[in-house]
Amino acid sequence: MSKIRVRIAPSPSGFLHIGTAKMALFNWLFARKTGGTFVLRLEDTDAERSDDEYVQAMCEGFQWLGIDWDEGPAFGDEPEKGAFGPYKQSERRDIHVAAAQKLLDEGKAYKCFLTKDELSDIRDTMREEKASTSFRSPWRDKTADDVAAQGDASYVVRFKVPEGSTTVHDLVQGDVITRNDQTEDFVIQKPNGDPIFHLAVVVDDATMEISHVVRGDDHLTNAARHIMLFEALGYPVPQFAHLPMVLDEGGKKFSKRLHGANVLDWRTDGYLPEALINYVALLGWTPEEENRELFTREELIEAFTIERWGKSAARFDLKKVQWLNGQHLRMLSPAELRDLIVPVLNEGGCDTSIKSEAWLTELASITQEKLSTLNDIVAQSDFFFKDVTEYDEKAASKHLLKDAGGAIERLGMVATAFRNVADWNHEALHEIVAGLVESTGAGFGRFANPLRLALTGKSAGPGMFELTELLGKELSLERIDQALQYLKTHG
RNA sequence: GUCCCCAUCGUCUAGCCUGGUCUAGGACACCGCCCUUUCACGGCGGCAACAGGGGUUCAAAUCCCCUUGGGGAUGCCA
Repeated sequence: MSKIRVRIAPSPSGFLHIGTAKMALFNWLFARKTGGTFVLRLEDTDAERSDDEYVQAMCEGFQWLGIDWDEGPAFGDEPEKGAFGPYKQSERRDIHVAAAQKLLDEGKAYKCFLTKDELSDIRDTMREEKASTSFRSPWRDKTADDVAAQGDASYVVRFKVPEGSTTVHDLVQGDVITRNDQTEDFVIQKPNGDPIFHLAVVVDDATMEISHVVRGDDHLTNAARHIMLFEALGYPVPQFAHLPMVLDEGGKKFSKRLHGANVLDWRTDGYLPEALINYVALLGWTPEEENRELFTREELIEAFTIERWGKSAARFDLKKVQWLNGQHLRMLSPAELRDLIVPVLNEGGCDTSIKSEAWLTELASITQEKLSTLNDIVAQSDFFFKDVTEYDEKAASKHLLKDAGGAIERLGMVATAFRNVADWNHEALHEIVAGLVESTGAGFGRFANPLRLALTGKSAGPGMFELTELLGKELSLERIDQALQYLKTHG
């Protein structure tokens, strides 16, 4: 087999859909693994639905995921690249028209003058009669004179489906055989001369020398038509692989309207592209190495094998992506994590400009294992940036108000001890509280819980003393005082 | 209607091709315990599946057929 060339051919009619992303990912991984070429081609022949904005949005999705293309159309500042252009289907119209003409000239296609009404009448009748074969136009066998007699009446060009049967040798689905009389004489060219999808894909895949057509299994039945077209046009037939589509959590087709259908939704929700890619790869591919699920982008490329592609549709499971995202978050260095959480914090109303880089790195370090998504950072650390204005109600009644006297006493002891500490670090602070626990005989929680509430207003968060250290002496003491005041007025 | 594809724990899956090693393995979720100042992380344990029915065979999750369920195609959309 010659060089592997694969492609993703989305129609830019919206954002980058999660299903399209899966197909792109599998093509991309396959290309990267084998040293092949990954081509991006925009199938924008349906002019009414295409829009330049969509092209932009779609490419942004690919970029975020880190799926880069070796050949493809111009995008943003990047010029078109590759020797098989143009990469926008709309700019390849002449090639498609020539192919249609060739089929017409060779008698492998014909002009059909049926009106839409006539057509739907024929279809209705066929369905009523439970016909077991597909539609053949009466124009299939008309003479040149009959055609000429139509003058300049409007017509479409239909492919003359040959006798026999067609076998799709599918890398995923196996051999799929269909009788040709099940395939209707499909239209390949509209009355205005525009090519129909089937013609365009085949011509483009052939002229771009695509070796493996890897796409969604909604195209499995179309593959038979495409093979007939490849053969009629005298092109070599590429390898096919039809991958199952991505279903939503209810097991239905992933609707465009659903949150998460847009790949970039995951970015706004605080997910790492590595995690999303890792998860999507697992939706239809199993690693050789058993019981392994966590992969970086590079490891994915390394481990990816076409032999392990699955053939049944998979549902998207939010809980599992979340878990995987947490795992990927934990693989980051504190500095890497810091750079990712800073913009999230700023957006969440926490002004990071008042903190040093070292401080922010430390914050990343102590919150790292608490995060499931980047967005969690705000709830985990907003008290570092904002005043504590209220206490978590449930926790406050349990740890503060239930025994206000005791809480006042213990917080007071902590405050006094903290005030005198020379070296403000979490080890020293921990020792101080441990000492108080020992001397008073009260449980650790009797000190720690009120303290956490005083400092953060919340019942959960980063490690107690790590956060105290990071909060700083002055602020910590201030907040303990504030809690004391609160206890005196509410207790 | 016709044609095509799919079918193992709630979910993603291993095993199926090359029947016996499967009292069906892993992961997420869930439950319990441990660790622990909290939450989380981590560790340990538990719950939980071969869609149903016929065959073939000494033996079937694995092979064949039917049924059921899900998905797709059947467009002058892609």
